[in-house]
Amino acid sequence: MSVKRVLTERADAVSALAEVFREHGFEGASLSLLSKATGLGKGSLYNFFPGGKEEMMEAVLADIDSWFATTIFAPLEQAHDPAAAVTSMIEDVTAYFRSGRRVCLVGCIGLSSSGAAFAIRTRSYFVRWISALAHCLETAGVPPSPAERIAEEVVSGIQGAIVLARAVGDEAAFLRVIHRQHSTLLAAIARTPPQSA
Amino acid sequence: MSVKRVLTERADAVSALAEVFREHGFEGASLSLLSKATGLGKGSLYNFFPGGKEEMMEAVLADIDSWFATTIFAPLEQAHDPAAAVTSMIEDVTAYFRSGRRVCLVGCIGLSSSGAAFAIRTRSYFVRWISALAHCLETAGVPPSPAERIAEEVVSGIQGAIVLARAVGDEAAFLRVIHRQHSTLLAAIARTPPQSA
DNA sequence: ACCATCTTGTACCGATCGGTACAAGATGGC
DNA sequence: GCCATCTTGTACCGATCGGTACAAGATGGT
Repeated sequence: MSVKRVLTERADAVSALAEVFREHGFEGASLSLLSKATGLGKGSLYNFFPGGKEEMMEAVLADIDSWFATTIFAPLEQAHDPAAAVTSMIEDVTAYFRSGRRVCLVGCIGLSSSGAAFAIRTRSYFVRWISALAHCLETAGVPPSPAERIAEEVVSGIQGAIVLARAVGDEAAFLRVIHRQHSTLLAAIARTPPQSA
Repeated sequence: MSVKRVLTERADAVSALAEVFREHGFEGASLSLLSKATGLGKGSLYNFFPGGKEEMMEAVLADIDSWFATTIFAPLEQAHDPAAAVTSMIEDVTAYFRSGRRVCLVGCIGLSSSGAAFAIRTRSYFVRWISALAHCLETAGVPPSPAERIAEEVVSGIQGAIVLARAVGDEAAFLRVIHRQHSTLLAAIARTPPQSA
């Protein structure tokens, strides 16, 4: 049956859609842009996403969510080696955001009023990221209170690094700020005595 | 002559325009929204801003630029008491961004592709902010290299705090992150010996 | 080969987009 | 009061918006 094909092609389109939403925002992403980027006509687009732009964005956000869940959040939540886990998070995030050239869609839509429709999703994205990172720090022996605070600061700092890097057009700025966040995390981990034998 | 009136009313409109651009972005800010927000018809709008939306945005950015220049940048650049200067910056910024409820327009337009037309302005906004803050730290005796790094981190951190606070819909998150930035600045200042008598 | 299903391009919808034209209405110097 | 200037609302422009309708074209089970 063609169920498989539907899902496959839909999934293929999602990443192209994501890039358009990233670059132009929800309101700025016109159907003609979305159509051009995916190589699909309006007919196909509305066949895959009967709900129109909103459903496309929803699919994109779900895709992002699942990528982060498996690549970023889960490793943090189940970290055996916290230092390695945060280092790997930093590397993955740097690659994902292309050193700040690529915008964080979740952060972006939270900024504009059109993002109100996706508030639950954007909220849970950040809440889960912060709590996963905090949990990782706690695994390393950092007390809950500073762990939560540091995690919040780092996730916030990553978003800031993207804004700054885009605004000044300088990837190096992103890398410098992210490096500081990395150091903050490692310092917090190192400052606590290893809790194992 | 009516030159005075023109400038006065134009200036009045700018703040209303700014709020629309903030909330909807450049592409999402339609002329009807801008007209409604300012209380001016299309005729008046194009009388004041013959260049259309682009000129409106340019005027808004110029307005923001001058506000930051006098309220934020200048005090940092001429600080006699660095600790007081950074504290006052934090307070002004917190009030300006309404504890994260209000978005940073300069940061926002840097994120979307429509902001390319204003790249020079967004770039200089951040560059000057960072260098003013770095200069203030140097005045306090912080060596240039860490001063620049800390300044960059703090300005970036403020942007991140806005993104985070908007996304999770929690002003407290903004205040917590900003408080950390404040502490970072004060710690850097306190760590260096006072260079006066 | 046949047919039901899925997929796609095209034409089209009303609404709204950013922007222009312009005439009527305020304003202020004289 | 008069007239030049400035200001403003309204009507209108072509283009594009998001979205729908639908017929022609794959596709695949049987």
